[in-house]
Amino acid sequence: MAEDAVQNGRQRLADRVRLGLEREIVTGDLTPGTRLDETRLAERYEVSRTPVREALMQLAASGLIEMRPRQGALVAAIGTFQLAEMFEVMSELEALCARLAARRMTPAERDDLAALHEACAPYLASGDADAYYELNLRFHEAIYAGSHNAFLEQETRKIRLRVSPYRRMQLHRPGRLADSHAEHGRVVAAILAGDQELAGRLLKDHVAIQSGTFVDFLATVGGLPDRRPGSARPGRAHPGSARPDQPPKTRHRTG
Amino acid sequence: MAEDAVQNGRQRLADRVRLGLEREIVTGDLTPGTRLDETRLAERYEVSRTPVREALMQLAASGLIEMRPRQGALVAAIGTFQLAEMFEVMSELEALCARLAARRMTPAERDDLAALHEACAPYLASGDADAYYELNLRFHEAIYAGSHNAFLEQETRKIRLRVSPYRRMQLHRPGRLADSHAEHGRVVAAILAGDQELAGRLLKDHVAIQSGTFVDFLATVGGLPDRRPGSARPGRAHPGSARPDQPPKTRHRTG
DNA sequence: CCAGGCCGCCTTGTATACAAGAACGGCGAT
DNA sequence: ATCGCCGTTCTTGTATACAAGGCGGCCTGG
Repeated sequence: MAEDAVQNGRQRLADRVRLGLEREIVTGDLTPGTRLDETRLAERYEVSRTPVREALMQLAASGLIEMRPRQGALVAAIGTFQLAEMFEVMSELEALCARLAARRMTPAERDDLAALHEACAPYLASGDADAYYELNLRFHEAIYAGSHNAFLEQETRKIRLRVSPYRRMQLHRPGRLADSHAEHGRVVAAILAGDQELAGRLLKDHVAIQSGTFVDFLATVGGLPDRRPGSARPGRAHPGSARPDQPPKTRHRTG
Repeated sequence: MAEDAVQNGRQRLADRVRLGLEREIVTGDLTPGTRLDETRLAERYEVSRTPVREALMQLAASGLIEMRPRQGALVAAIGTFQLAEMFEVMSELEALCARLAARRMTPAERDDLAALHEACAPYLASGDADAYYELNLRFHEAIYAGSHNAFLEQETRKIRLRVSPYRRMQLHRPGRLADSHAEHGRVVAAILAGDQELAGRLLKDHVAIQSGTFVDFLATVGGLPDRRPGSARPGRAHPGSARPDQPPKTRHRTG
């Protein structure tokens, strides 16, 4: 996915390190919880610690890693509750994208979206989850772009990037691919028809379903520690219970 | 000059610089477009360039400043279209907060919210816009917290922080304070009544109205350049038109 | 007089050296 | 033998030195 940045030898070292780490985290080469030692990273990327630190801070800002003062950086390990929280927001943002796309997409964009959806079908049949994953990503991004709101597009992408390390695990559940594709189909139809509300609702449910299967999966696998993000921000999170009292209301399929 | 952060000798220098700059930007001491020279900032804060660079990068990640490679950092100047885009997202996130708050707030939180709302009244009468601004902020944050979704709360706050340099300008419009307070009142009522949809819709409109007056204001004042954020992210934004074809659909007051 | 190119300064980007806090292991005391 | 204290060592945080690129001014040519 990053071959688009290859040709550019003129980029800052810090960016090269950041992109490299980002890729390693998203693809799962670096699993959540892994400690990131500045010196070793510097050796690995053949640069000094300065650009490494720069990259780490940017990744921390994007939420992919977590930096504890005087204790170094870890690949962010997101707890199940926090993941549920993120999906709650993401489903809403994606729904907004869909609503806006339904009313703002150009005819060309609508054609592209439909084409993208249909291009998924072969991999569905062959059960090639990784290839489907790739196209699925492009499908969702096409909807983001279709919102014609660059800020929204960026924010939504950031959140998707942030949960992607976990997303990967979940794709291989039997039957999920077909369901996902069918859900996409309904979303496409609604967008093409210009039905904002329907498109929004369908996409929201689509994301929420993934959330449900996710949380199920993580919980059964043994779950992740449910620590609060509590990053550098001094602005206190509210004191009391931070969990959603009603996790995704969409009924999700059981494992 | 930074006497507010003196007492705490135990925090990292970079954090001190970041907080200081954040404050200066949000309060308007540093206006959008101002160039931020690393060396001078280092002198001003009496630290070396290293923590300054760290702070700048974090601010860039949060969107408050913009870093152009090899050309230094500027306080982010947000164009009118981009601002409209941000409000489009913000209104949706705040609406989500309100919906969730309506169904998740504890009785104590509901009481606090109502109290906060009523505490605004005196400043309304006296026309003290700055004091009202402060309480207004706390009012909105109470709703964020009431969503019981820490991630949502954080994201919404980040966006609010990011637009706050512009927000300040808009408060002094005559009559706006009273309107704002009345809108808050309806939101509180809906939340206390547990009416999710109504609370969401009301808060969304409330934010959208501000968006409208904002964009009007900026446009008349002479407008800001409409440059694309185009930050460090290499992931290309979609190629074509990025502007909302229908700026906030809520009809906003003229003047 | 104006335009274009060249040169030098100033800024950012990177590397390295130094200081200070935290984890870990060893040693002693109970 | 186990627990706690202390020192070592490794890591991060900060400062400074060095390199490279952009911008502005100046000079020269038309």
